[in-house]
Amino acid sequence: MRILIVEDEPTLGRQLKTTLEQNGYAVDLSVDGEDGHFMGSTEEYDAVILDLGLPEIDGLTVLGMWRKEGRKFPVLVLTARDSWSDKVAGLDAGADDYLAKPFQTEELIARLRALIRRASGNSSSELIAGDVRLDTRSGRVTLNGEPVKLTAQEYKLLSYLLHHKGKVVSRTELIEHIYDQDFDRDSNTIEVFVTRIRKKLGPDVITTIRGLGYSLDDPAQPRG
Amino acid sequence: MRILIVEDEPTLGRQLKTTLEQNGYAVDLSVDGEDGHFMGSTEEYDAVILDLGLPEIDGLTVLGMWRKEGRKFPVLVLTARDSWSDKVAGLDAGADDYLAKPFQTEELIARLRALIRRASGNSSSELIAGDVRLDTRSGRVTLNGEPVKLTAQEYKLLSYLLHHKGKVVSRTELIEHIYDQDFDRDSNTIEVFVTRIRKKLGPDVITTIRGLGYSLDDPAQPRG
DNA sequence: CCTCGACGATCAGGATACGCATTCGCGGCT
DNA sequence: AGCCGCGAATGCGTATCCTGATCGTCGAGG
Repeated sequence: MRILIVEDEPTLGRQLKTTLEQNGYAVDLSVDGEDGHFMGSTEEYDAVILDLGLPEIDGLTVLGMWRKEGRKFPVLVLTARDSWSDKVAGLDAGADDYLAKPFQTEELIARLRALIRRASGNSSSELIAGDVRLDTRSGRVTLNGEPVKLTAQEYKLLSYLLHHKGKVVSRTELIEHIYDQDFDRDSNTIEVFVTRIRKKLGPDVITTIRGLGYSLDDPAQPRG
Repeated sequence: MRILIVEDEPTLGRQLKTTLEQNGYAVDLSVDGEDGHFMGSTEEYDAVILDLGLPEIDGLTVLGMWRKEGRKFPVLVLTARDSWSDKVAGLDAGADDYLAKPFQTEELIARLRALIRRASGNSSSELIAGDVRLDTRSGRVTLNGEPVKLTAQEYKLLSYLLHHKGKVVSRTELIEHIYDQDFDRDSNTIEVFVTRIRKKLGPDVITTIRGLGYSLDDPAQPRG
């Protein structure tokens, strides 16, 4: 999952970035509203963390612009505490959740996870497809109840597919959501990891759609 | 486990801090309500000891603010008199336990231990994973019934992992909960102590999740 | 029905980041 | 003073990742 952080205070920004990366996210960091807006408009994110107290362009404005452009990613808004009005305005402008500074990193992680889960239409923290189960909280994957050990990248790939179960996911989409901004897009890593996942979870878990990408299907509604 | 003490009376505060530290807790001490509130909002604590009789901001107010912000740590409230009304008000405001001054330090320790235990969802004071048992009351660790001598830091680390059995715990999370505020976060101490614990309790007690952190697994549901 | 082209799968190699063990010096405690 | 635990630094080993090459397969068109 790929996250955009728009935070003008460099210290907090970097700290957030490392924390999120340690939790398995690909993270881009933007330090001002204009650049942040551009990034959010051009790149593919699964969630955005937006500080309202930005210089130059106001965070609310950025959020409003995104929504007007039709950007749908969930936005978690950070604001100084006690500014109740900010919260209301933020939610009005299309924010999906709200966190007052200062906050605890663990809470941020938890909310982020919930946001992404909700955005993909899942209600439980457990993603299931056939015999495969992935618990986003504990980071555990099981096959027929048997625990399977996945590496970080394998996990990210599988997680993204599960979050978009039934949809055809193109290779570029996968790259965009698994890696952060600076990454060589001309490589076959995706294929490699698909192969590895198939080796661990069975060949039928991920379906190849020739010329389009991959798909992870719910066996309840299998692909023809 | 990391504790925050909010206590305006310096003597009692320092005394509590040392006592708790001798009992294996990492302790931050705050001497007024405003600072205390800030610390509780920013840092990661496993429990908070809060004196109600604070100058400036009232303890109850601080507690109320925390709960409104969504802080979930268990709070043990101290009050000067044995006034029933204070107790009721405290519990109303979201306190988890209550202790009247003056009190026996032993009782404080005992209640604190119970609070942390309950917060992590454990019903017994004994934490068990495989052949390893840790008794939070006596602070003793056994391996297959054989007592094992752990140093303070080793104990803290193991204890935290046991309290969060099955979850993947990142290095930063461990540092945040084992050490107090001022500590160099760029160090490899966690790895060192993991190594030392493995030497004493066997290599399979703590599982490494590469790139994410560590996990202590219930043998009933082992990791692959 | 066969052939060819394009796309995807697989494999093996090297690079790298990550975690581990060890060592050492410091400081507190006995 | 001597011991012990703690934390910092270092070098090593290895899992993991990426790359490039090769092999396999699907499908369109003849």
